[in-house]
Amino acid sequence: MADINFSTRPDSPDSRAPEPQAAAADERPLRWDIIELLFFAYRDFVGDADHELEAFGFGRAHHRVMHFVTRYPGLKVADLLEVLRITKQSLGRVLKQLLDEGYIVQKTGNNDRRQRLLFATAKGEALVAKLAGLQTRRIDRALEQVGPAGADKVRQFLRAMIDRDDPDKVLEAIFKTPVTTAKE
Amino acid sequence: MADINFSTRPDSPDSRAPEPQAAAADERPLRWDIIELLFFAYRDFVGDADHELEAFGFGRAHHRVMHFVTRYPGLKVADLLEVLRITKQSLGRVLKQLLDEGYIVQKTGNNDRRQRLLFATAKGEALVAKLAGLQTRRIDRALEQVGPAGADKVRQFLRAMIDRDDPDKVLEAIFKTPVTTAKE
DNA sequence: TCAGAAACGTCAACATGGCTGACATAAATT
DNA sequence: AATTTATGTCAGCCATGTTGACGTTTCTGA
Repeated sequence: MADINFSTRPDSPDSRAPEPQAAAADERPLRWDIIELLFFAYRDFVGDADHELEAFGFGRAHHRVMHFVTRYPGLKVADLLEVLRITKQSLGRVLKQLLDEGYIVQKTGNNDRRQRLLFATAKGEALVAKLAGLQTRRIDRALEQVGPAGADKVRQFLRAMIDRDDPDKVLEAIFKTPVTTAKE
Repeated sequence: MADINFSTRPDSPDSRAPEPQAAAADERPLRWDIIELLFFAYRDFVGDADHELEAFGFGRAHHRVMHFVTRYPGLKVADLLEVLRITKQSLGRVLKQLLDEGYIVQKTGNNDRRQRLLFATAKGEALVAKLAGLQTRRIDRALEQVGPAGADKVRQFLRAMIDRDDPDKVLEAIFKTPVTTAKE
């Protein structure tokens, strides 16, 4: 307890900037509020799943793989690498576990027999649905605060935050659907 | 190239769920769209900073510490631990580097001499401002898509996504300020 | 006043999940 | 037949999280 010396900058530790650091040219106000809100919102958002994943002995890496394989059945290994932006070796590690434990199955490509198409098993789908349920509860609560029109604004904002140059297949699919689901 | 066997579930790999998995009781629609938008938006959002940090030999952990120390001068070590939700040992590692390289300075607490209050140096503030500038550019672009009213909806949404039980000091400060900055 | 608690630092060891480089195999392509 | 592509895998490194233990300084309460 005692004192809350918080944000009460004491007798300046003398090594701090006396002047605004040369370039006063780029005087755009910084979006401190949104930056911090994104940090905390995302932290708690993924925290929902993290907690549950421990019970399965999985981590975030497993969740990401399971999520996209479940949502986009038939995803190739190469597709997954693009979406997750990790290396083959990193993916291999978690993918192997998910295959071994029966959360995902592979199927040789029909047209190109080199490909391994990935599919979630019932067990895998159940896990993803459970985790998505937790996150949905949080999202629903938050969307209630802004109403149906606000929800579309949120979707528009999030879409605009994403890089559009050279999108992977999953992103293409996401941007193909219109933003207004508008049936709330 | 060749075929895009994407999302065209082939002759079902037979281990997939035939039925919707018992409990049809919790039939809330899942927010797949928001879940995925958050994933991609946050990935690209932090990606802005990640790239720049490499040039300094720092990682995300350093960025997080620098950010909160800069934004909330005089933060105690214990405060930082609460905000970042990491252990003393993890924090110690990156904090030591930032102190050694002159991005942060410590000052013994006035009231309680056990405390080490943290302050960013000019060098540290410059780094944080540079990174925030990159992220601000992305945020500005995205907020333009939704207008001033939409921006407030976005802020409301993000705030509502954050856990409010037992908030740390930084969160208290954030939630103390009203949502409507409304001067865009 | 003095015992205990609090704030902080640190050592050692370990886990997860990124990374690079190298190499192998099967299948497609040219 | 030679090459390229899609995938898998081995070995090792790095960043950043973890637990457990222990030491010092300083504050606090009986």
